[in-house]
Amino acid sequence: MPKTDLAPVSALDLSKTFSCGQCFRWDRRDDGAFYGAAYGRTLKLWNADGRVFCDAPGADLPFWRRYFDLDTNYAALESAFAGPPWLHDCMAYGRGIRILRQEPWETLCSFILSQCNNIPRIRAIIRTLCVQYGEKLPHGLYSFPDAARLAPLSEAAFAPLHAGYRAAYILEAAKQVGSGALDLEALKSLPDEDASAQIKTLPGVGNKVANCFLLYGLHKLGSFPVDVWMRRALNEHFPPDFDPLTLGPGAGLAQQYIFYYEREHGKAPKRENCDCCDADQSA
DNA sequence: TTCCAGGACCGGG
DNA sequence: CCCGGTCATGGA
Repeated sequence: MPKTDLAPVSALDLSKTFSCGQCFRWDRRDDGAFYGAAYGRTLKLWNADGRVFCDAPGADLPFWRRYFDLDTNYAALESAFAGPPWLHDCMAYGRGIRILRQEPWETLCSFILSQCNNIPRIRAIIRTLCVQYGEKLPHGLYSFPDAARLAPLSEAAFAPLHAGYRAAYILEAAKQVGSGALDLEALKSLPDEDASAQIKTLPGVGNKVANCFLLYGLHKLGSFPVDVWMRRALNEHFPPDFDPLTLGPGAGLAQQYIFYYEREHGKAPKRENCDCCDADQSA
């Protein structure tokens, strides 16, 4: 098994990156390493000597460096953050998070499923979906089933997923994306407002899901999803008329720092654990 | 039993 | 534009 140096842990914090709410399919296993899949490839990651190592062959390194967004200058984005000192506490706490360049279709489905749902259950639904309809990959992993694979399924076939009313949303999205009527890749080249308007024509995709799709699926870092956690944070720490767009082209990164900080500290309703979230990750 | 979860949608005011 | 009810599911 190859051992390839991917990045310093100061630039890529695996625990934070995988548990900050942007993705649902990376797991930390009993051996202490993280496992996941994207674009048909799998990866095992672990920390050693202040570095992040992975089992990818050297030839795949450019792919994974891009997936982990290692060539984007976050310090430059952060320099435009104008907000209360509390925002800088969030930044300091969350530094090491990278905004992943996830598969657009997987991201769209994941955040359609996320609505009015909790993170452990979202993860469970997605896991079942991949085991049922994805392709088998190394490390006991599965790919996320593509739209054409899901499009012909019936709602009855979705029943075992316990996705509830969201199943119909997924099926309709699968039909439109699978048939080519809606080209997710093409949305990358559109202005944020146009890409957002396009994706919101899908049933079950409103403002919040659209923003998550733009940020995590299209890597449009100016997108600023506001959910119940973000709403609480904005109400408590920002002026009432605060406009997130004033945070600049990295507003979505600021959002991620805030969301992560709130979920780790905010004892608002309650705390919950998922298998990627336990924080005692020793280098 | 009631409330909540990374909401969306539809109706009425 | 904003408001309340509803949608399906499971954990606390």
